[in-house]
Amino acid sequence: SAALAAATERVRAGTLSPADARHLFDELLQRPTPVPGQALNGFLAALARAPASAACGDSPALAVSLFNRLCREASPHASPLTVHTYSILMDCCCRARRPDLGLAFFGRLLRTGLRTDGVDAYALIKCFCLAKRTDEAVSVLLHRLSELGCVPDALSYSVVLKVLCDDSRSQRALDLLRMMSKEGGVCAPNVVPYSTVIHGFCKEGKVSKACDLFNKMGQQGVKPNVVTYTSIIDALCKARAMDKAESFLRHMVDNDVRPNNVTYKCIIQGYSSLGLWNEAVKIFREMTSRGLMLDDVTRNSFVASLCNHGRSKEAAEIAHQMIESETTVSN
DNA sequence: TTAGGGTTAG
Repeated sequence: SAALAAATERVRAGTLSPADARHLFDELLQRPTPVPGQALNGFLAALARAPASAACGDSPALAVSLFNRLCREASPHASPLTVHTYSILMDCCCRARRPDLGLAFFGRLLRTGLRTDGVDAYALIKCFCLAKRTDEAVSVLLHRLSELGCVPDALSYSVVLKVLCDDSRSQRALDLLRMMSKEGGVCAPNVVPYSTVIHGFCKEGKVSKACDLFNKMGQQGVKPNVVTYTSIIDALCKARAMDKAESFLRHMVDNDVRPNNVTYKCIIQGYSSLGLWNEAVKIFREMTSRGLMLDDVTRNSFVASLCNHGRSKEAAEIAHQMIESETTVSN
């Protein structure tokens, strides 16, 4: 257990190589005592989310191979593998972009006869979603989970909503969102699932549906955040409805949701694409007055557009502020 | 009740 804890620390520090890990397992599996399950799970969980490092380029894959070795070599009477271990492994497979392997692990879990009521609904559903098996993900969420004795949580819904929206099936996502919030729904949606579906409608060009849902969430007492507002504002800008976009901007400020550089960027680009340079510059000034900056690429193209349309004075102003802010940063 | 996992702009 001490050895596993030390190895877990090294995983977090990015200094544990695959060879080190294999040596560790050589030792653990030769000992007469069972591998301590909790420390093992902690170690695998650390590997599952370790970024690539010089010592180990693909930690999730390493976790999968170590797990396979445990299945082969660990004494069945002292098996440290629990439903929790399988959850970590399925998560690993998702991170390694091998959802097919994750589903195979789930199949193995079912065959072991371990209790399934602790199955990690989120990891399982994410495997189906990443494998592009969207309809099965929906079916697991709505039917299969209860057969396994588990309850879907808000995150499980969230990942399914996202994949439906990615598939341009936002209306179906809205149906699921309604199921979450209806009486007896297992988990009331917060701002994230609402924002996901709102963004889905926006991407499909159904801005009025997005606005309807925006109003609905307010009625349900869920407060939109900067992400929610920015999605709608961007969609309105792309639909050339700049007056409505600005009214959402005022609405958010009035409700103490601070617009960020993404919000302003959408509006500036909206006005720019319509050739409304005065309005674009006005929004830019509002943005800088709040201490916000455009990213380099957007700012450079904004300056260039202004120059190309005979607005060199405004272009100079923006370039000047850019130099000033760089001076401030370096001081 | 062993860990940590969902949303926006480009």
